[in-house]
Amino acid sequence: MSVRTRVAPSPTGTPHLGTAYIALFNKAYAEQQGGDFILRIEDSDTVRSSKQSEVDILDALKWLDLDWDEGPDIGGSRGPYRVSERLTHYEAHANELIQAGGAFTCFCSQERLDELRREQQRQGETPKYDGHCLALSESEVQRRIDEGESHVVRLRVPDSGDCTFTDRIRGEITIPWQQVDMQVLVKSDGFPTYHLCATVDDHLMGITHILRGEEWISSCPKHVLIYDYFGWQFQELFHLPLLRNKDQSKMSKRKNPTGINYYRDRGYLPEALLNYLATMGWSMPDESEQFSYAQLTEKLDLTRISPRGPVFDVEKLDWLNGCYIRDLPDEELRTRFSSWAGNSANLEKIVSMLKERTERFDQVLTQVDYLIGERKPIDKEDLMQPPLSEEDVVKILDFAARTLECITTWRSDEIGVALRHTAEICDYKVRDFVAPLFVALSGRKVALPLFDSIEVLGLELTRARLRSAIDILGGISNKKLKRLDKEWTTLTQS
RNA sequence: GUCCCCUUCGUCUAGUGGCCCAGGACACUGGGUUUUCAUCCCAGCAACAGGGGUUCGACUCCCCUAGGGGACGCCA
Repeated sequence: MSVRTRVAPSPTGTPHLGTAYIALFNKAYAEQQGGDFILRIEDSDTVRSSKQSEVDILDALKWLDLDWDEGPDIGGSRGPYRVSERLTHYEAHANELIQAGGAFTCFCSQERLDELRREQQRQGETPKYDGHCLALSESEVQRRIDEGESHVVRLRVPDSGDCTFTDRIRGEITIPWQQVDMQVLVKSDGFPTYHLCATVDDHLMGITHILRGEEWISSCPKHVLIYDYFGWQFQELFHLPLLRNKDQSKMSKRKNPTGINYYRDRGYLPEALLNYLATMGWSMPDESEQFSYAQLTEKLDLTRISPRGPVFDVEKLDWLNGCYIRDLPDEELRTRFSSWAGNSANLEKIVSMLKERTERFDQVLTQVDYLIGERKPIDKEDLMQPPLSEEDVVKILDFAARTLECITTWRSDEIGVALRHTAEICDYKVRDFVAPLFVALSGRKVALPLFDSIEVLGLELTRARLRSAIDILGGISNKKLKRLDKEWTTLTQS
């Protein structure tokens, strides 16, 4: 049987490095085995999914040259490749599951479930569905559905015994059924949850090997159950380790730039980034550090992947990227560099910012240094301008980051409105509020207009610079962070 | 809290019972090449979490402890 692998990102936000990491191994393995690599869009969360996000993910993966054999944009024999376009499949399978006794209809209200969860947590128990609707008769279920009562479909889970499955990287894993919740499979809006659509689609699409993040291990029993009810053949399972922050926690945007586009915009070469990702949990048999995608597919052995979560170390990525740059022939480097510099969507914006304050072209570079390159190291003195205390400045930098986090349309005017609003609710003069931001972002006290600069820099880079400014002031302790969290919540809710 | 996973230099890793008083790479330190810087070259620093077993022999196998991580949503 021909190998088929897949990556199934959900289009909720900016393309994530983790997606690239998982996609890389899936694609490399499929290619090595002469199989196919499939891209499926998991847009089952109707609230958070967006078309834009899907487009961004496809673009980001293409930039990395991680293209697919079947996918939403190019189709394929087992399509469609968006969850939202496969609803009839899930409905049919959910019904079949109910008929077979593998699932049941549940009418419990959100309030009842919240209360139940609170109570269980108070008792120190693992929050779990209590089986309230399990005993409903078929006729009652039908009656309530006919009456239009809101309902979901839940997975029926054995109440004793263990579930054992094999992860090909870790070996046999056993989880007690007691520990497994009666997961919602179909939401009240009729959309499937991940557990239903992933299992049904993986089967229907003929997926043979599942390579995904480690965070899925604990939901495997649910998937095993569904496969068993249908009598389907389970895939080979490989749970790749989670990429980590420096402090070993799961890589998160708060502590690290996690967006693929951030790395593209910083001028990393896609092949270098891919190479680096490939060294996370994997090593070439000859221990070489620099290797191409082709070499990876030749040598890849999934069972040699380390289960231990690797820290994403930008310094080593920088070194590797430097190696790739040095290896490029001059002519190609020139092409690549100018396409990086010139194709920047921001060029237009930068030019218009400069127009008013430039008399000669040779004045341009000194003004835009921090927009197109690294900013100067921050002088702590510059950051601390009267009348603000150090505590004020840290708070401003942190709250500015939080504000930007919430911006829906990344445009200077929106950014300005939001930041001014934050200044106001915190009771700072806009002038005072904005001063440390200039320094944090540009490394200088005088810079081009702030809101425009932020638009050009983008969220991730802005966040990274704000964070590094905070670090210069000694960082934020956990205790302090909690206090800021609280203050932020109070301010933004009123 | 419950369950699951993980544990070799600061970081990425090699190591599948003797080849290991543990090898490579990044970072760091020192030296050399270079008009400067970078590159490049050389050298140095630095780890088997702890405790019990099993074995003639354990980084490698088993158990316990500790630490880290993940999951516990009508998110994926």
